[in-house]
Amino acid sequence: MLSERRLEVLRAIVQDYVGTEEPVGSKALTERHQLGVSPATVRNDMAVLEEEGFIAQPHTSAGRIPTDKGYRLFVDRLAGVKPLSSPERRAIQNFLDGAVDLDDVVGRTVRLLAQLTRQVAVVQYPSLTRSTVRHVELLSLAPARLMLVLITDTGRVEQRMIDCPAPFGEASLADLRARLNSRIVGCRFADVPRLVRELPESFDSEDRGTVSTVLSTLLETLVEETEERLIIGGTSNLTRFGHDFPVMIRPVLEALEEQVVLLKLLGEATDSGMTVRIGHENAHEGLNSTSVVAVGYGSGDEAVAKLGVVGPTRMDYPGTMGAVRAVARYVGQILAES
Amino acid sequence: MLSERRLEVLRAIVQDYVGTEEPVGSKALTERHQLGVSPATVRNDMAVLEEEGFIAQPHTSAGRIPTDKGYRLFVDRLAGVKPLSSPERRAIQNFLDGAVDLDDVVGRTVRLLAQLTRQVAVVQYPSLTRSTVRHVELLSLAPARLMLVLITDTGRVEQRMIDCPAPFGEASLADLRARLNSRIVGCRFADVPRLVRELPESFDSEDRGTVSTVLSTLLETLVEETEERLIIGGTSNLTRFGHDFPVMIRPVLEALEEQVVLLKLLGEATDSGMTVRIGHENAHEGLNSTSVVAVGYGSGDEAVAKLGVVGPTRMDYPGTMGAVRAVARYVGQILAES
DNA sequence: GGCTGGCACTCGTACGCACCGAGTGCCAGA
DNA sequence: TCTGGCACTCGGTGCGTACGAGTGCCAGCC
Repeated sequence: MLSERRLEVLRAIVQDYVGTEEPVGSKALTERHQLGVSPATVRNDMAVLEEEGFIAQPHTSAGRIPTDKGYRLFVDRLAGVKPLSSPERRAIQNFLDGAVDLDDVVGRTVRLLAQLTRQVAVVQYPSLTRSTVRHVELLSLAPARLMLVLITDTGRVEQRMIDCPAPFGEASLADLRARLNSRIVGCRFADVPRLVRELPESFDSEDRGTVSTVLSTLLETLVEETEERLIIGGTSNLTRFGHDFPVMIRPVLEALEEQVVLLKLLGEATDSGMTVRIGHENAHEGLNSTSVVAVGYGSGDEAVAKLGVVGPTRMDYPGTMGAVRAVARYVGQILAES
Repeated sequence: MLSERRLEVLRAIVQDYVGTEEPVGSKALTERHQLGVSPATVRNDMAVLEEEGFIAQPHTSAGRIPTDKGYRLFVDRLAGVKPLSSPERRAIQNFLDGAVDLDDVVGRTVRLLAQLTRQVAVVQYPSLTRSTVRHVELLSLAPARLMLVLITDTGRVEQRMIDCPAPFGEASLADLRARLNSRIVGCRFADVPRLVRELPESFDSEDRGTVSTVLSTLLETLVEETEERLIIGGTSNLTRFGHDFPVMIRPVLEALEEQVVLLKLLGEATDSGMTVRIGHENAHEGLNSTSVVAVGYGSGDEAVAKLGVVGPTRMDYPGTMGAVRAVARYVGQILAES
């Protein structure tokens, strides 16, 4: 087990390295932190920390930099979550309060998060799986062409065109619409398939085909839209990556363009509480030199989606975690109000 | 006026520079192109071209590189638009044909364009101003809460919540819905305000307030949504910028994040035909070292939106223009079909 | 008059080399 | 267990030199 002082040394190394981007040596450490011991002692501690794999030297006769494992220990045991200052809190609230609809909320959130953390922000749209149905509408656009509109409690709207196998009368349409709504409004998406299963049987045989088509489109929409959309922002912050940024930035930009990758990334985050993935802990190779801080947010107590930031492993973890958590909370509040 | 041969020299310089990213000297030029004259002659021509401002030397005793003015001349007089190969055409068609809805079309288009040109692609969503109304729907979500859904001929769907000043009966709702649709379906958005102006007067006084509210929301939607959305892709291609890319990339990423800037950029493109803006011809400072190739696309003969790419001034103009034009055409076809 | 070969000149880049200094590991002593 | 001292390592920097691509200019040729 590492002694208290050695942990303190590790904390100091992480803090200095994050601040300066330069390998940090024993002398500089004792000067900038009140460790109460001499550089030589620190050197011994460093040797131990290096042996344990928490820090490394880029080359002999250079200072040490934290490894992924070092950051992990720092995050888990040495660093808290830094709360935001109250001006920051007020700024967040003001900025988010101006949003007019869901798109706007998500758009503002991603900009806000990028600005606060000065890193790349990723925000997932509220998921349909845990949402409930607020309304279903069926419109007749042409004799054999319908439009299905689905409205969720998070304010999201999905629409689909449906080509019917046979013309569908206004009366049948109104009937189907009414029955659909009475059955599934207020229900969770996950429960919908069960609730509508026997609906076609209560219609005339000539309409049954159309009703089935409508229902399967509805179910498809639910499934398809479970594949989440997300938006990213603040990519220009990638230029802050550091001196070796030209080689790092390419794979990161590529990874960010693959929505699938990002969704998986966010998906891996635990549902409640904040998840921090550091360097090689990220499955995707392009993100091996980045850390991802993600957290769920939602209108109630349950998370309906996730948001987070992607930045260099050398990031200010307490500050970033504080900003991510605060933004998630406020977004949750906004969603609950609307 | 520049002689034929001098133009030929300029063309050769542009082509070589685009290929190698290195300043090109007189000897290399004569070796790689059949100019039929000696390096010394080429040097004289180069001196003239430099005096006229078409090329420049990064420093004495280095080769020449084209200036913005040089590229301009190249694009205007020396280069055609390179048609795509037929495998490429087929690939485009196959890729776009798989799209299921408007979002998908736009998403595929931006990916396709980024891949073909290996540059940053920008695609604007079809504009509402020139679209026509396919259907308007009004749903009653609660006694005094309506939802307005607007469907355009380009497949775009907009929805808005409306809080009514007074409860609105089902009958009135159906009446309003029917009248609205009979008046404006098939009309251009620009004509809608005129067509609905006197609608409230034909309703009972108790409903008149709600009808007015609905109409003003409708008109607002038309105006608001004229502010266009767009999506970008292929940002990782920015890493292809060249050796000085770390300094260039930052302002470009920032400019790309400002949708306003991009929209203005596309807006400046002429409505028909392709627009090429080279280097400092771009008003936005961050894009002074980039060129923008943009073109309108649409379902009919008229452009409903624009698309294009952003890349280094040192780009393959004929190839890029060819790809942009081809993609715009195919997207137009897809939109016309749906 | 325009093109060409020759020639001196420029200047950025690569290379070798010495020096500096931050940082280390180790050890003897408190 | 901590500390001060000491020799050592090695990357970064600055300087001088050599190299070579590329130029501009000029005299001569077609």
